[in-house]
Amino acid sequence: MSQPTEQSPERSSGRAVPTSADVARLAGVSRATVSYVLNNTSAVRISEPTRQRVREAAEELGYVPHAAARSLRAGHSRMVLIPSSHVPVGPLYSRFFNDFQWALRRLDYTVVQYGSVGLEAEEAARAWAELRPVAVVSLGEVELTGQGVEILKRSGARAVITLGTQRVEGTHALVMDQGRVGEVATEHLLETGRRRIGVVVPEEPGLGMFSGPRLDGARRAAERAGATVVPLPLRYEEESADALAARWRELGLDGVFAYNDEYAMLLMRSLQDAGISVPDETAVVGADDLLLGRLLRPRLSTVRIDMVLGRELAELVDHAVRETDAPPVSRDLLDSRIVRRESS
Amino acid sequence: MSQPTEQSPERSSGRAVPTSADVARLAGVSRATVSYVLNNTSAVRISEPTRQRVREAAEELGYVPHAAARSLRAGHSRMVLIPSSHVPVGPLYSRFFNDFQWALRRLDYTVVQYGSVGLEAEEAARAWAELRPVAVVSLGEVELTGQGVEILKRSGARAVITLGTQRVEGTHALVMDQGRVGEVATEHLLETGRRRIGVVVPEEPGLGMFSGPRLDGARRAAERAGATVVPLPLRYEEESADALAARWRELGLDGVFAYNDEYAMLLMRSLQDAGISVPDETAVVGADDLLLGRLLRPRLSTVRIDMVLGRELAELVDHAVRETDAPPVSRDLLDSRIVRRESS
DNA sequence: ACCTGTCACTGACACGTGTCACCTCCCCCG
DNA sequence: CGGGGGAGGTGACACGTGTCAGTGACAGGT
Repeated sequence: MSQPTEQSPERSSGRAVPTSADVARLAGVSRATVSYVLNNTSAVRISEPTRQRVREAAEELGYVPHAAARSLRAGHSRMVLIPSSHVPVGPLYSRFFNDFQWALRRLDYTVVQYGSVGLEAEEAARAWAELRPVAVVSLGEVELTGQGVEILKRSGARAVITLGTQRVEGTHALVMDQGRVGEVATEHLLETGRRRIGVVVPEEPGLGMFSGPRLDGARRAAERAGATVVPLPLRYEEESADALAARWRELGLDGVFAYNDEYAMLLMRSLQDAGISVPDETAVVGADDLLLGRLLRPRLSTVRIDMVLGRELAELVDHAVRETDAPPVSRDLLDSRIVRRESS
Repeated sequence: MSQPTEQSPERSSGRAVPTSADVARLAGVSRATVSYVLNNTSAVRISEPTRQRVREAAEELGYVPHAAARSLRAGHSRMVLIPSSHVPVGPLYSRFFNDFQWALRRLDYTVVQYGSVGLEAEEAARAWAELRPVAVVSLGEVELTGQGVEILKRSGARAVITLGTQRVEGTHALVMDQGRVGEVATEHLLETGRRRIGVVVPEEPGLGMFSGPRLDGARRAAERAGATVVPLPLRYEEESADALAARWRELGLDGVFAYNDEYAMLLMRSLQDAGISVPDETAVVGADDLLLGRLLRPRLSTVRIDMVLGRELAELVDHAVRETDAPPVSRDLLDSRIVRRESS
């Protein structure tokens, strides 16, 4: 019984996908020559007329090299794998990410974002390892265990870089010290004489990675000064903010750090509608320094977060790939400082 | 002169990257058997004890299959390539994108976002083709020419789907009819009796893809009613908005569609600061229905944009891959409708 | 006439995997 | 005793590429 052959690519476009052998045939040379010409191999001398013929043949056939075959032969790739995010991140992060990607490309790496939604940590690591990337830059959304790192390194990854809130064994850890954000905001509130400080904690899933450390940072700062911190769960909805504002007076807070500018704006509106005066009765501080925060009255005070340059991080990746022996670096990515406006 | 061997992966982790041959050796079986066991090939019968031995050997070595070798052998991959964005997109789009990715993964596709920043259209298409994806879903940020599509199809791509503002020959075109957004907003303004309508056009590069069609849509709607449209270039900065507001009265506009809610909020603040009453003197309409727009006073009217479900699009991709012969679909992605609040 | 070089190119192998055709037991039936 | 057949497994090839060693032709020197 002859198995029906799987529908070949030939069928869709009239002819099969051209390989370097096809190019060689058309140009009347060997496949090796084709490879030398198309890769501009400097160690081998090929006459100009032949080069021309090969290039024309490749052009005519629409030849495109097969990346998989290439990296199989080479034994390594120049792919940098970045497990992609499922958290809706802000413009700050988005800009950083584009810079980073662009810089890596300049260094001749191929950047691949790979979605592994809904996989367990080790399972995800295995999926990434299948692609045999030369480096993995994890943004901390999928927690990477020591076990996972081991799998990746065994599969040939020269560098594993975690860009999260905590360091993982065996990786270059680039810590985003979210705690500092909460600390800076709280210190500012303390300086203006506030003593009972609320900290908004978003209820949305997936944000815990950021909000937890920010709360901890606020706690640290408050503890040093003998002040009090009260966590305030909040959903990003008007009803939730109104409900919180309704019981505001019984909480007895004179200051609040609202996770970021968006939550801060939401809460501030509800406070004002409930007759709470900002900043006289309660000071409000956000984070991220969004333009929109400057449009409110009072203008929103915020924590401005300066992220490390994408180019800098790209160079670190490159360095880590080339010098596998070098000890894992571990440095801080963020620089946070208060921007005082009118809401505090 | 012996060429120094390139630093092997063996060096970094103590031993080389294990292959299925290593697993076979350790389990005392042939490589074919390993392949059958690890892929759960149903057509071949392998005894349970052997299966166990193979699995244990694989586990012990930390074996991970080599995706490149696999797809080289198979002649095709299940990779869906999505050229990644460099435009800072909003939460609306971000959510859609995650849904889409998740749905594709459910259908057993591997989603890869591939950054090709700064490449020309055809050059980019060639770079994508190297990966031999089974489908390409272009989000329209890199314009895909007919030439580019040809390259991709010749390289084996079964489906090319463009998700942009205009259709491209040979692709399944999913048009995001941004024009409708401008049309809906303008129609609303006309209904409330406005006759001279400003349309904010962001000066930021990369947004032209959206803003152009929106302006055109506004023009269409105005023309039908014999009303006037005035384009208003604006940078997303307070100074730019203040400058625009300063010469507002000489423009003589009684309504403005501000591209999206963020620009609308920015402009509305400047108008109010300049003593222009909203909506009495000038009505303002945004787009995207951001929560923050509801916090302003007056509350911002907006165009709510409902995007097609990610799952739906994933199914279209799957269908297009399986039935290459089917004619290219071309359908509309967006559904726009006005949400009237207090600013109009 | 013979060796030595250089130029321009080619033949053949390896990378890691999936799969098809074949092979060897061993059991069972006639 | 012969042979049919299934269970369990193996050998070998192909996928497309990069690269090393080698090959023939030709020129130039002795």
